[in-house]
Amino acid sequence: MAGNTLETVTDLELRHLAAMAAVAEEGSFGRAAVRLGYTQSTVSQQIAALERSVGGPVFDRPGGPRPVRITPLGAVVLEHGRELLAKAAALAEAVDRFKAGDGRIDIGTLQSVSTVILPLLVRRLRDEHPGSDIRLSEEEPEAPQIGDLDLLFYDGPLNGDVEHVKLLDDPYLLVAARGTFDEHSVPLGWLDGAPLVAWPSTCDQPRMEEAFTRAGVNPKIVFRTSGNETLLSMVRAGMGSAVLPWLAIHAAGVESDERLRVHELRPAVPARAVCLHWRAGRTHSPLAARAIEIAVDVASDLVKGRQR
Amino acid sequence: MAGNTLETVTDLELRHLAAMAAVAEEGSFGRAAVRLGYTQSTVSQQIAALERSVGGPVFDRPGGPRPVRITPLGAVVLEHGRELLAKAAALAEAVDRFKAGDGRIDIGTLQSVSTVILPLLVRRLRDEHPGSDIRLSEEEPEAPQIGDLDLLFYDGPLNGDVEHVKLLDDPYLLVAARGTFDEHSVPLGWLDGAPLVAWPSTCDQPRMEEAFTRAGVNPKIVFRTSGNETLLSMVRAGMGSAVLPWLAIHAAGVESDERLRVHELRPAVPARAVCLHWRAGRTHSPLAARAIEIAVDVASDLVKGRQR
DNA sequence: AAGGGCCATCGTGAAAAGCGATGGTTTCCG
DNA sequence: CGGAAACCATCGCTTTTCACGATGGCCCTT
Repeated sequence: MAGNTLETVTDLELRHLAAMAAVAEEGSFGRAAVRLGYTQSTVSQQIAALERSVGGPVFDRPGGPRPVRITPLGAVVLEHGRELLAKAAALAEAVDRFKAGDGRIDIGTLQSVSTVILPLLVRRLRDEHPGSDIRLSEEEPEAPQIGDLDLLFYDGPLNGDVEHVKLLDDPYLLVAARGTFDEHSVPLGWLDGAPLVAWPSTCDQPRMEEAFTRAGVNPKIVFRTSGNETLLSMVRAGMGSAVLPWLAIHAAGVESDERLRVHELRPAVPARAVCLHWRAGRTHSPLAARAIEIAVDVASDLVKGRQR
Repeated sequence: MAGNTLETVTDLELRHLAAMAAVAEEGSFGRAAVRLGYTQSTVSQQIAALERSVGGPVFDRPGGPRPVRITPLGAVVLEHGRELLAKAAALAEAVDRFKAGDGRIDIGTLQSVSTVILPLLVRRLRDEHPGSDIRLSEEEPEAPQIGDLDLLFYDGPLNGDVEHVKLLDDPYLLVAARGTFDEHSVPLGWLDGAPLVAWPSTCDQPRMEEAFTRAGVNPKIVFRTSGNETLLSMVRAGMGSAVLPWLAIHAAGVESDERLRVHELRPAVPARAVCLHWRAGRTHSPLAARAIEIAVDVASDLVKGRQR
């Protein structure tokens, strides 16, 4: 048997295999060349190169107008070559699908951070990319990690190499049982020593409470829970008031609750910043990039709705 | 998303995918280069070319000593790329196995042509290449066709584009019931009008009988069958003699049969030529090439054994 | 603030791809 | 039995690509 054996896998060229497949199907170098957009001599050289790679002829050339015939070696090469080309086509298609925006995205969130934005985001993302695989995971509030998440909703600073975009400033408002305060705007000092129900000390909560302390106002936290409904039930029951971000209040429909009333605080407690984080330097998938755009858009709409 | 999309499957290069896999595993362009036997700058350009092909970055380069990380697009490409490389490796292995001699071979024969050579050939071929797929098929005697056979045993000329090698001259001998003729050497003329049992008029049989006619000798064919055992039973039963090629006589063990005797004919009937045929211009698989060698060798041994 | 690890880029020489033209071979058809 | 036609191999030639070594910028560490 003439020729050297295949040394490395990478000596093969997909171009040559494609040429071979075309020749095998057309039965002629010339027609294969036309199909491939090459010259006959080019195809001839491509096959010659392939034969050099595999170390033997892959076609018998009978000469004259008779079609070329594949050799036994050629049959072996062609059989595998077709699979190879199919795999390559699959790769190309996967890349195209990816770039069209389909694919997988992992979004992390924390309870209480994005009960409003995230559903809206998911709704729009699913509408735009029905074939996509959108995965949500709830992080531990004590130690939120980017991990392998593409995106993470969080309202505070994160350690690690993280970049973020601020979606909105979410101002803290006072929720009290109707009748507790007459004025719409309540001086901060009135809460000194007042009973409050509150979220656990995670996320932005410590920072917010610290703002009270710095103002010399020390409410009495009589109950902590991360369950918003429970919290508001406590407020309704007169156990105390609650200082909550607008998003949470809005999501719970407090404005339309006859037994509750929303007050502004004077001066206002610095709003929490609801942000969307991702690992620094990470190239986003089109889906992730689009998700960020949508999130910003949704947040912007929410702010507008709040101001009305 | 930056960059054009993949235009053709063949724009991909296995070399680039291999480089990508190495980089992904090593976490560094430089170490991947060492592994692949390239320069760092070469790997850098290979990845750049790959990124041009797929239309976007496949690695994030954080800079400094931190390892490069694959992008979502890169993950898509790598996943398929590994499969592609595996297929390519499978192709290379298949080619190697082929060239080592394994593979498939289709051998055709006709009853009565190669009852001795073929079993010996198959035995030796199987011993040399246990992994091979040796297929035998019996052809119709009336119209033996090469078809897609790699090799065909036949003792006459074939129409079509066929090449062949002569394995041996198989001389015709007379088999008679012991006592029919006293001499070892029997004059041809004695068979004029004598009862003969014979093979059907296929393969070389017509040519052989024509030789009788040309010599002015016209035996009386009293029975025709292609079954050698039946034929010899008829001879033993005294129904007539038989003119058979040596190979058939030898295969049936006539020499050691007390009730039969083998005679030479004087002058000898021109021997039949047992040949091995294949489609003209066909490039043989290593297995087929070896099969031809073995067949020639086996035939040569048989001739030597016959002369002893 | 300096140093080291890491990748991108540039310029260069060698190799290869692709093209057009030419030549040899085989078959078909008067 | 020639001549035309179909077909593939080969030869220069140009353009592109490949791989290299050297250089420079970036980022982290010390």
